[in-house]
Amino acid sequence: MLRLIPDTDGQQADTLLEGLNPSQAQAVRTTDGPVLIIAGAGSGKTRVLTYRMAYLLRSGVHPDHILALTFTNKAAQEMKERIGHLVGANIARNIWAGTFHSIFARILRKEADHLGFTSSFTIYDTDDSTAAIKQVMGQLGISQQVIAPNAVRGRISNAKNSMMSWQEYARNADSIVEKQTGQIYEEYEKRLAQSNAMDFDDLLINMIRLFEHHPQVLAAWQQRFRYLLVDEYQDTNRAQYKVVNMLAKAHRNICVVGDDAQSIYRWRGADIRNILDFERDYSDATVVRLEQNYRSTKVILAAADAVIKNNAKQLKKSLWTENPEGEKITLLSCRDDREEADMVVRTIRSRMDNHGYSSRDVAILYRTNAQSQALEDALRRHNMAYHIVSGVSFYKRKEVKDTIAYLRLLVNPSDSESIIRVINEPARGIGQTSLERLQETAVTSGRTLYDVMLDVDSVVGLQKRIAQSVRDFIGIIERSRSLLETMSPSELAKHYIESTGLPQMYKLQDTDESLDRWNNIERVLDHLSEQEDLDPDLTLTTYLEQIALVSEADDPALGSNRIALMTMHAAKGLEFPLVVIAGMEQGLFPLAKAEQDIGEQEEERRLFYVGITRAREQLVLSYAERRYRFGELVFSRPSMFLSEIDADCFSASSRPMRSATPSAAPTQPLNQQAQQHRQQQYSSSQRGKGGYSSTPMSTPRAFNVPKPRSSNEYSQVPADESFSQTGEGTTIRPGDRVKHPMFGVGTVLTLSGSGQQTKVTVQFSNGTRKQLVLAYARLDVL
DNA sequence: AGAGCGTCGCTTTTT
DNA sequence: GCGACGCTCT
Repeated sequence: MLRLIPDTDGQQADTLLEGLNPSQAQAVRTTDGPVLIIAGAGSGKTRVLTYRMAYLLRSGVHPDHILALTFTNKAAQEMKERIGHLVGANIARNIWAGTFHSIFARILRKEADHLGFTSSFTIYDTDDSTAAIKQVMGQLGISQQVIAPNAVRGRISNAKNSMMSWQEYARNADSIVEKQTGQIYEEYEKRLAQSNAMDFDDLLINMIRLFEHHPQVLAAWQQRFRYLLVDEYQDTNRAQYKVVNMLAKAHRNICVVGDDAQSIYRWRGADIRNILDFERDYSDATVVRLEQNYRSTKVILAAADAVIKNNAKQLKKSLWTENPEGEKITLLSCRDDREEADMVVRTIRSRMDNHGYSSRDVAILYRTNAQSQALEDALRRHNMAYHIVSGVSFYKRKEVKDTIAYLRLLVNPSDSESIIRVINEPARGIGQTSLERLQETAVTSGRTLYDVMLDVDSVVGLQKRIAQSVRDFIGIIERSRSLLETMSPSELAKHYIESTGLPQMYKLQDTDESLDRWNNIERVLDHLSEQEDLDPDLTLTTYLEQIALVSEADDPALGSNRIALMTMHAAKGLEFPLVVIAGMEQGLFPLAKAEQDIGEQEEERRLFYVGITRAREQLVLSYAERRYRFGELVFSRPSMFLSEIDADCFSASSRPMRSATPSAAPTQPLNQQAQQHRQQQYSSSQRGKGGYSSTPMSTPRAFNVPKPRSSNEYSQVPADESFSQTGEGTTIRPGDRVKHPMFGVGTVLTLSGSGQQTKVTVQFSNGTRKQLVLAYARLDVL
């Protein structure tokens, strides 16, 4: 082992091994050379990773020499936090641990000049990329009707992920569409370069370019990162694989962790070969299998195992647990999506009441984001506190994007996409025609749009009045640019955004919607100063990078006591005592697209596996016989995945969901129905087909519901009566301190109305006073 | 240039 | 069922 500090604390490092099982200890202890850790769900992977890093540190490895790459910000954050607990926050802070994209962005900023970028290059998200592609298509005269810009973006992204340049792409193009895509790809690349911007894929590709063309740069980073750790290795794509292996080449201390059964990002270019072939890449690799599950009950594991074993391709491993048998799985059979949502919420409610779960112990998972709508409605109807883990929405709002575009221009005026976005927002009289004139001039003179605008007199055929508008617009940016060095980012941003007139525009419109938008702008600025308080070295560039690469950026909901709603993709790496998976239907989960394609189907199945294994104690599955999709009512059969789970895993209690059931099969006792239903499932799985041959409407509505005690909740008791409280059963009273996600902290002044209509008046500390409908306002009592 | 109306595509998942 | 976008009219 490479020791930088003469050791006296080797012993101290070994104390970390206490309390780990033998495989875990081996994974922690084997610090040198290549290591592959195959970590089953719930096998203590994060623990092993953090202990391993702590072990390295305690063995005298300098924090600077460790690099940990994760897939999500969430994972990186958790890792840092937990290392902090083990070795102290100020040591942990120095470790480079982050997502591929953020770590690479950081490196690329330092090395930008090698690639012809400046260190304040802009990072384009998918929307920005699409916008740029539209511009390019317009420029090339390719109709957006014929080729969808979004599809082009996807194709270009795929090409980049498999490291195919536009030259190669064009060379291999057969069809007209591919040839045109090749052209667009080329122009798009040029446009990005001229805009001093990189898209998500470029953050990976440019790392490869950098290392290939500048061996001395690679050598320096290899010297720096002597211990590499890669989480979720099964989800890496070819480009990520390449960078990691280039970095690892010098010291070969590379430790990758993954679980092929949880590979769910194939669609994004993840290449499962990366993990399957690790032993081929490093023939001297130590392979450690973590197979003991500490998270879930036996029932849940059995269900997960039964599901995943239908996949042909997987590494062998057998997960086991010493945990108790646990409660059986509940299946909720519902008429439609609205009823499903209602039943899901009622079931959660009763579990909370009977098992002492609080809101933070519960997660509702689904396949598509669109499903959250019905569930949210139901949660609101029942006055239960929830939060959606997805986050993107805030940063997708127009006013927020505009604000960010303005900020980007401050640090990177070459960013033409941002100029186009905000040049006429608020209206400055610079419309389509004038913009085109400016762009033409830029193209013909080979200058950036911004440079052309700085020298607006050189543009021919521009109205005088409009030229003046351009000068004014440029003036706003230039004035604030000159203050970049002297003011703090948050102060500068505040004045600058004010000077653009954007917030005033919304404030003057004075409608509910426009005030909302105004508020969102303030939120961005507040967030910036918050981040600045956390990190005094924060620059505008790093802030912008942060929000470009963070999906669920605003996470004040983290740690708050609320039911979590999210896609199964977003749930990876998390765990909850009670998990509900909604929408277990053919065509939705698995998606229709996957029904034909075995590869896709296996990926869906892995996703289901991920979903199931998020549950610690209780699992509830639900499906609806019909639901609204694309605004249309669609009928569907229960998911084939349901029939892959052993009948024994499901709850035998056979109480019907509602009194209406007998009409479905009036002559049969209910428990026989359940029996029959399960047999049907079983035999259908034998046949290897979807099963559920009965028409949707006559599917026996059986085996359900946890406790007999709660039965009347499912009969005809008016829905809302019993739950007319705020979430978690807390009651709000005047004088209470509360927190609102948008308006911040405040004090409750008055309460009026009752039930659903309860309104609260809150005096917020930012001076505003608001009347809010309790059921809708997401207030946390402090 | 901007408002108003109609069409279209969207819903798979994320950095 | 919604939002983004494009077309037309003013």
